[in-house]
Amino acid sequence: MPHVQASDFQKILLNWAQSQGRHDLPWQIDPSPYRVLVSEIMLQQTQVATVIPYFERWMKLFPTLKDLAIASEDEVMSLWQGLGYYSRARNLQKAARYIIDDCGGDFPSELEDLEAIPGVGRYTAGAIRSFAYDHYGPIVDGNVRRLFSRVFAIEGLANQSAYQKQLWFIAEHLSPAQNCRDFAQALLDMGATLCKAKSPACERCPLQQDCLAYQQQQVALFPSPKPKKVLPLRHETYLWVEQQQQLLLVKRPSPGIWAGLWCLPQLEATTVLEPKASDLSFQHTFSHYKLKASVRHQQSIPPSELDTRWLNKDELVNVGLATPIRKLIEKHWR
DNA sequence: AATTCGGGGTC
DNA sequence: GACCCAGAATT
Repeated sequence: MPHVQASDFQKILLNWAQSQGRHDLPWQIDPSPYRVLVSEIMLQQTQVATVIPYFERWMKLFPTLKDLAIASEDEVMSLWQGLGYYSRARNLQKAARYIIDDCGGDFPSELEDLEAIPGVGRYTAGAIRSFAYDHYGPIVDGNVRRLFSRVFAIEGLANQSAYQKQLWFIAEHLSPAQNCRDFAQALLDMGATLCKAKSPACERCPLQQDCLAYQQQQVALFPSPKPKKVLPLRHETYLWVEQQQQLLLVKRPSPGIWAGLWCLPQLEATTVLEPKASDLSFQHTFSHYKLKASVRHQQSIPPSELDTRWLNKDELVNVGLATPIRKLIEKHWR
């Protein structure tokens, strides 16, 4: 059990957030279930400053759940281009169609029903409950994990279930039945602006006297640093096939990296080519491997099961392109 | 329980 | 470079 009374914890956070919290984020204006859903999906593993322009563009093109449901996949993916974790975009459109087709257009409001939405897990379900409905909705994300692990001196790695279980137990215990929206926002704001991963601002923290890690002068030891591993290196070969001002692109299959995005055709991994002076190349680092790629000029490609399209330069803006591929094209086309 | 999904911000 | 970010789905 936490060593701080839930009511005291709530008062401290709500009081702090009133004067020090964030109140002008785009998704805090008219926090409808749809707007909260979109923002929360975009914010998964993605920083607030990165999301803001994507969120604004998205709401302009897809103002309602229905607009999203009837959009084309290319429209959706092109708006998500550059944001990463592209299954989020495909799941978000699935979510819109699911709510319209299977929920009769009524946006779910119970935690269990929210978690049944494609792309919505335990955190996002709690966030939608809190932010859209202002109902009880515990949340544990990276901010909350850091805050709780310090205040309550909980050791563990993010991917360990026993550790997660403790964090969720505390979240459920501390989350109020009133002021749910403000409390959830306060948790995130505390984690994002005070209880930061690096150089936390303990001197300004209203929980300083209650924080076990601070009392033990071990704030820097929480949460436990995850063991670093060397990213494996992969070599891939892509093909540059150009005819009459048009470039041949293929749609990346799902599952897999860049699924749903358009990309240069990729050579089979088993095929090995001798390097040529005319080859282009690029490097790219993903979260779990490092890519060294070469790009070979060719006249044609062998038949493929994948969707293929010839695009001229003007049409490139209308589709989702893998970011390093887009950069390569912009750099080398003409 | 461990992996697979991205890409940019930041130091 | 290394680390981090309003995690979820899959294996």
